[in-house]
Amino acid sequence: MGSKRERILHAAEALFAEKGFTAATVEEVARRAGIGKSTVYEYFGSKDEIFRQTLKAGLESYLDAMKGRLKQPCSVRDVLTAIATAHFNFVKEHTFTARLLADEYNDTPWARQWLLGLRERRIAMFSSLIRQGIAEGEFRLVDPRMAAEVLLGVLNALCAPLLNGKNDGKNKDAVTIERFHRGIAIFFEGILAK
Amino acid sequence: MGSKRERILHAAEALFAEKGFTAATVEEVARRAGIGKSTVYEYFGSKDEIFRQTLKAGLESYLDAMKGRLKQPCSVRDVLTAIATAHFNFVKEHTFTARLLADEYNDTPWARQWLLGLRERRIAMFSSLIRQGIAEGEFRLVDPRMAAEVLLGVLNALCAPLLNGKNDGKNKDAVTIERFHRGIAIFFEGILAK
Amino acid sequence: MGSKRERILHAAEALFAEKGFTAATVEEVARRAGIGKSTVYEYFGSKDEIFRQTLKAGLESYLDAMKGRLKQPCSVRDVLTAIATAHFNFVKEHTFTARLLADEYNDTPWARQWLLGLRERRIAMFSSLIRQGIAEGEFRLVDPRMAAEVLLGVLNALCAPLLNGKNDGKNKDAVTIERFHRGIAIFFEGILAK
Amino acid sequence: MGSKRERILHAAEALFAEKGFTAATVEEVARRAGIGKSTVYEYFGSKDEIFRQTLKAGLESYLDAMKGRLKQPCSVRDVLTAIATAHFNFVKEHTFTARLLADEYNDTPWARQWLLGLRERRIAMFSSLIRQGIAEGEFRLVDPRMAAEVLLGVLNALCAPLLNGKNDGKNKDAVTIERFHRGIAIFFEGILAK
DNA sequence: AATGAATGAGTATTCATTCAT
DNA sequence: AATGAATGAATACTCATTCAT
Repeated sequence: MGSKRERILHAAEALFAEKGFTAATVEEVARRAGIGKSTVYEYFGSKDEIFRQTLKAGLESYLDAMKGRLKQPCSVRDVLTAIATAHFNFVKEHTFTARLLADEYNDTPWARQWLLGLRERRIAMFSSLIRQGIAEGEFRLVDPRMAAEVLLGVLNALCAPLLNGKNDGKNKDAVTIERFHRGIAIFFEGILAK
Repeated sequence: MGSKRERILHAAEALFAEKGFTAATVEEVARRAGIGKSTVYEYFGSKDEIFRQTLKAGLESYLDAMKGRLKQPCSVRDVLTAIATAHFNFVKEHTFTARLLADEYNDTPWARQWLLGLRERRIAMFSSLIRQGIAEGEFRLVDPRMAAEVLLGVLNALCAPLLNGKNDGKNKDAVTIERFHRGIAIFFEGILAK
Repeated sequence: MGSKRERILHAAEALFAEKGFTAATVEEVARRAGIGKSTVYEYFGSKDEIFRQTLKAGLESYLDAMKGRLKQPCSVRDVLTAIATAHFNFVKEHTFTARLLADEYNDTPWARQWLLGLRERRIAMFSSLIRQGIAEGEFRLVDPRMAAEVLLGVLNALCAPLLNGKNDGKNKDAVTIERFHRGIAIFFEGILAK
Repeated sequence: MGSKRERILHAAEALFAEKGFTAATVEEVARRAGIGKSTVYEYFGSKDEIFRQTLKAGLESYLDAMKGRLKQPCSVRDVLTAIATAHFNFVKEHTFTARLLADEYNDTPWARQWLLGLRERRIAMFSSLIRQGIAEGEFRLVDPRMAAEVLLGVLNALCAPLLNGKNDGKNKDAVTIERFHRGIAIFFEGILAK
């Protein structure tokens, strides 16, 4: 089900997340996609290209998940919470993609650049909102970019248990959305005015 | 300078941090250490063994950096700040090791376990202190483990710019200890009593 | 000509017979088979596997050569002579395989076990026939198994000159089937009744 | 005990017999001799040289064992029996050397030549005696060289069980000198006059 | 004389990629 | 469009041999 191209991307996403770029092999991607090895090359010019497209798809799917959460007629905290929640749900549903997009990807330098770019975009989005919150008197006066970085770190930390080993079910179950919200509440308490 | 064994570990540390375990080659480790390829095998039985020892050395050097910061006669916040500062300094001085120890290492499953273990130890240390802070009325009532995870995320986020590309000097210079302290201040504001 | 798999087995058979298992290299097997080195691994999982299959093929081809010589309506001596002749012809036509199957193969312990097994089967076949010959009064009363071992030794000794160096043509030409028969005649004279 | 040189030869003899020339390593020879790896090179110029000397020592020790058995004032059969007995005892006491000297050594072409030389000397010795036995009317008229080959094969076959695996004690115990004598008796019955 | 340390040349094996069908 | 077959280039690891002490 799904076009061959999609099946390849799916298989690649899972495999790259499990083993990293170098340790993953085109042969296993093909096997998991249920097609012949050389067919992969009908759709992608190289292993690098597969990885690039995998990241791109993951990125798009991530940004899609964020869309529409921004300009809502409510407090900045609510907007940020909505975004954070979207992040949480994305990680829960697309664990593999989430791992691929995790900040630290120790492999293939060019991929790191790509990912750093995404990080910058997220920070920009956050800091813009935080700046607005400060202007509107909702948050106290902090360095918006720095606060944005902190928020990103908090999101990653709270989602981290979701990213490890399929079998570690216990840990995962403990990671509820309520706990997640209590976690980011610490951040908001830290920057709210007064 | 330095024993051969140390030179190998140094070269390996840098290379693993740059390329990840799989993409790094024993030959390049040897080249960087300024020795013949097979000499590496006089000191380490296999590439895996090199990696294991690299992690072990990094871990020890990290834990050493934390030592003596714990039982000081002052507020819990001060203790946590001291630990955080030690973390910051460690990352600044041992950038490569720090990257190796970064929470997400997408390669070699057994290494991931090792690193998750370290993460747990750090969370345990943090949450124990936070629990104490709550008991002493310094912090408000929060889930200590959750708060510990948040703190860890904050530390990682604030140190992240130090971990990327040697050439990106501009970003690094912007990461001062003062900024770092202002960053974790957000966390403390979020959990202080009142 | 011949499937790739067969060409590899052929090349391997010759090379193993010439140099032994350890000294033979996969690269040379491939070169002799006229294919790329890695193509070998499309057909066999490892060097060990190549060797195993080579032995298996040699064994089968040897046992095939023996088939149909057993239950003939004539004297046991004639049956044994027929078998011995088949052995002789096999050695002459499949010199390399014959060397592989020679009793003493100083390399790779597990191969030795395999070959000892073959030796046992041959001895069992011989001693069974000899026992029959004794029962029928054709041979005198000797330990059948011991006599079987002796016969095997005689066969090997008489075929030995065929097994060495391709260039030593002179010696080989001297080894005729008539000489071979005169040789085993000594054995028969030694065990015939009266 | 014994000079270093002797200890090396001893260790090498055992190792070559176990694994064959190529699979044996200089390092293990040194380890078994209880000396440093490079010390081996103080006594032997190369691995090949060690092998050559090992064979030479084995050969000498074998020929020594045969000495004095030749010109005795009795029947040729008795002389041959004495030689055969010496062979049997040698194999029993110097199993490793015996394996090295076994007719088929599938490794290192130049060694094969050496061993073929030994084979020729033994055949020459046997056939000379057999010729004498024929001249004296003790044996019937057979091709002396061929008979010599047959005798050699019989000796090897009867000693073969002694050459395999240290642990296979059962088989070895079954190989008594009496059984051995009954075995060669078959040969003698085959060539005795009348 | 003895050896620990060092290494270059090799060896089995893997894998991204190409090509004929 | 799809793929089985083929392979060159790489890579971890081994080992005979050298050399400084």
